[in-house]
Amino acid sequence: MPRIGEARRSAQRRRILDAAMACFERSGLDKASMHDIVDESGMSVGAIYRYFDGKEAIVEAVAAERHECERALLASALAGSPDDLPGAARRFLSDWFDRVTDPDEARRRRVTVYVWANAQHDPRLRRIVAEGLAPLDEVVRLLSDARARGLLDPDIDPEAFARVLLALVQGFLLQRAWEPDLDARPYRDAVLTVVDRILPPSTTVDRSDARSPRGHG
Amino acid sequence: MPRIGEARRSAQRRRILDAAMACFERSGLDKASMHDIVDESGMSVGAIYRYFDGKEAIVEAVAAERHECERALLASALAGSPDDLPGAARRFLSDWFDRVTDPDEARRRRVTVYVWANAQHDPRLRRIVAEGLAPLDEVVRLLSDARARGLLDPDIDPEAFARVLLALVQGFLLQRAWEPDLDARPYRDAVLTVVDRILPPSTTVDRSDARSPRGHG
Amino acid sequence: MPRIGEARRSAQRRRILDAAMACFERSGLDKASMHDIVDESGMSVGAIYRYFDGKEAIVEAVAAERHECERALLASALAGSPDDLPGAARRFLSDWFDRVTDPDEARRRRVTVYVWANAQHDPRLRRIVAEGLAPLDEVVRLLSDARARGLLDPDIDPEAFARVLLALVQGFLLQRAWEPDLDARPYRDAVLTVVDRILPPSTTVDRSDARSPRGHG
Amino acid sequence: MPRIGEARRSAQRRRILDAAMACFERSGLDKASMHDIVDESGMSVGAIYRYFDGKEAIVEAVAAERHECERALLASALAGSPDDLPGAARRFLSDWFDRVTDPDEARRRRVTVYVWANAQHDPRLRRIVAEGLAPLDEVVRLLSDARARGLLDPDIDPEAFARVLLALVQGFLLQRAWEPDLDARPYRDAVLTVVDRILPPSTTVDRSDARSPRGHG
DNA sequence: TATGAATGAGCGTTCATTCAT
DNA sequence: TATGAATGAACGCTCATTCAT
Repeated sequence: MPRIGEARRSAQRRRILDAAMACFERSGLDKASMHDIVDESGMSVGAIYRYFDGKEAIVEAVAAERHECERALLASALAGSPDDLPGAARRFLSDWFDRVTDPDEARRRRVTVYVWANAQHDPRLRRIVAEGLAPLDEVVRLLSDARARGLLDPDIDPEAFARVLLALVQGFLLQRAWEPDLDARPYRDAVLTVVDRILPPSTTVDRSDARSPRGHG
Repeated sequence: MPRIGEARRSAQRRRILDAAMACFERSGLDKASMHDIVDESGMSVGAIYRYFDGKEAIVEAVAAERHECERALLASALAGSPDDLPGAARRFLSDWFDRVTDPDEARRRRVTVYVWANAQHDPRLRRIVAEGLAPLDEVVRLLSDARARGLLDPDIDPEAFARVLLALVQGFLLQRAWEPDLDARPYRDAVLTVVDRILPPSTTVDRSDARSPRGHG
Repeated sequence: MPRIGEARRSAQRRRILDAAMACFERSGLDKASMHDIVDESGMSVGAIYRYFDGKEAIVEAVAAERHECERALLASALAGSPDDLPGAARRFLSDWFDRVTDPDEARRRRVTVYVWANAQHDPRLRRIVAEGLAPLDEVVRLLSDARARGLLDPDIDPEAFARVLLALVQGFLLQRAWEPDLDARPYRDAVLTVVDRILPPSTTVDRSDARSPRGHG
Repeated sequence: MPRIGEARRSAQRRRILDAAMACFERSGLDKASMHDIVDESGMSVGAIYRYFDGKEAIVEAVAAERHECERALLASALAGSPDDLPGAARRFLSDWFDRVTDPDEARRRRVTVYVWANAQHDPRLRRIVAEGLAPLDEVVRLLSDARARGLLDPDIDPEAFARVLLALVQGFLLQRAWEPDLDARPYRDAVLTVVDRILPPSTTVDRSDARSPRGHG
């Protein structure tokens, strides 16, 4: 007997996490109370504690799930074409903006902002955020490779540029958090333009293109 | 009638706001308690309520002060040379990174992240954040002017690019919030490179520069 | 109609009571939870409620069992030699200390102390404790007989002295509850000395005996 | 300014401890809730926490106070006449039974029994109980001295006899806890008889005295 | 003005018990 | 019979706020 209800267990956790997401989105991680989650989920207080050790555990599960999703998106985009970095970057960003524009997904991203804030003082959340950022290392590696192969301006620091890309993504979520109706398309196009200017489309590698980045710093 | 009282009033508010900043930075807006602020300020509970209506009012005052500072920094940078947009941008960013690298300022910026998060559900904070973002309109205007004068690639949407710049700044604060030892310089250089590629140094407007922006969007 | 069920029923109750004893000993009657008992017994919550009406019923069963054991010990000691009271007393006390020194029994006695405490406010436990004290009446009767027969100092109040004997036994359990490594032997010898001085060894009433209470145990 | 209200602080703590005593006496340490104490004291929840860190702290304070009282009683009795051990013992026991017979004091002693029980699993209470037992060492010392001076039967182990005396006192409190109307006098007389038989009245040290414990009480 | 004792609603959590399976 | 998920009242405690001094 596989403990009748492995599926049920999973469904109940889902119910709780969905309710928690809704409450967190509405009030923030700290102002949402367990009672709010109880009401939202339609379950009883005790039932919640059968599936999670407490509020902290729910927050962590929500945070982990958020970042797991992000990570998966990035990983799958990278998986595609290891050789064509600019193409992969464009594809990832396009996919990401599409995904993130979905209304449900947009609501979920608001919770991410609360997680970002609390990760500042909560070591467990910080760890979860750090793990969510891990795929960035892969981006750094790819950029380093590209630079080594002469496909990227040697003035560009791979790690710093990876952080720039991350910032472009984070900043969008932040800005849209305050303006839910923000149109993603112009922003996405601007980001793609930036990427093009730094990572010129790979096929047309003519020399003249590498020159301009004059002395900054 | 307040006679010498006005100066004192102001000094007391300062003391409270400084204490509140320290507490918020340590624990976040929600987890810091009024009593924490009382202890940190060395004042009494009652005294604090004489200067602020309550915790919300303190949070708002802290938030407003944070964004006022940001706004001032941007305004002064823009004031310098309205004609030389790329130069102004470079100067603003250089100043901003210098300023933000100061350890005290860095600690203060952590509070900004909490404000960003809570602005999602707190309309008063949202308004304060929105006001802090107001100078962006000026940036948009300058970019539009530059584009009208042919100094900026017509493919670049001024508002979107302003948001991109904002994202680069926000993302840095976020990333450093989780990694206080993050070295600002490579990131700043990468940002300056991005700016250079989009807003080519104004004086040397040679034709070759206009080429690369290949069909995105 | 229960067929083989009766034996099983009894075995299941045993399992529960043993688990409860272990939990009570560890945490006290109030701090041990039903779930602790469930875990300790390896049974399910529902199963336990099939055999006992609830936690109170388990506490009462444990208490009753504790006192039943005490009562049996005293009864058997008294059964031996109704005429030789001092001898019976010495034998009972020796047996009792031997028994109570057994590590398992010592652990069980700790639960008795919790029962003593809760008997103060729980009428059911009070009744159980009172019943456990019933054999004392028999002791009182024997002492009264002895006094009537001139074998006991007329100044000695039989009931009070029975209570003194009880106190000597209770006090030992109490003191050892806080110092599990307390050596029972010196205490037992002191108690036997006290008994000797009050109930001088009956048959050989020669003078020499009254002074040196040698070799008991 | 000595923090206006050192006296008030003390009075408030008293109020809380008295209320707690009443609740503990009625329901036991575990079954009495903070809310019960709040109601009994007529104070508010928050007020209680201004004076005590929590329920545990109140239990400890009550326990410490109980044992401090016990200790003081024993200490003062011992202080009297260091040379006349039997006299001191008689006097202490008489005083103690008088004191303990007072209805208020009797009610308070019921709480002691709860403390004894919980000291089995609560290290803090165990420590408090152990400290309450410290004066016993003084008794052991006095008995050893007496034995060394030939005033005590060499067969009597001082420590064991001290424990016997303690047991007589503990047993009385226990028995009366279940039978509040128990008459202390016969018990006290029986105890004094036991003491007389072990510690013969010192001054008239004629041999005959050691044998026939005449006329006590 | 300034103090800090007091308030009490509300928090996160536990746990004895029930009952559908 | 036996299971263990579910219940929800009650627990110990926190904290923004008030107000007598």
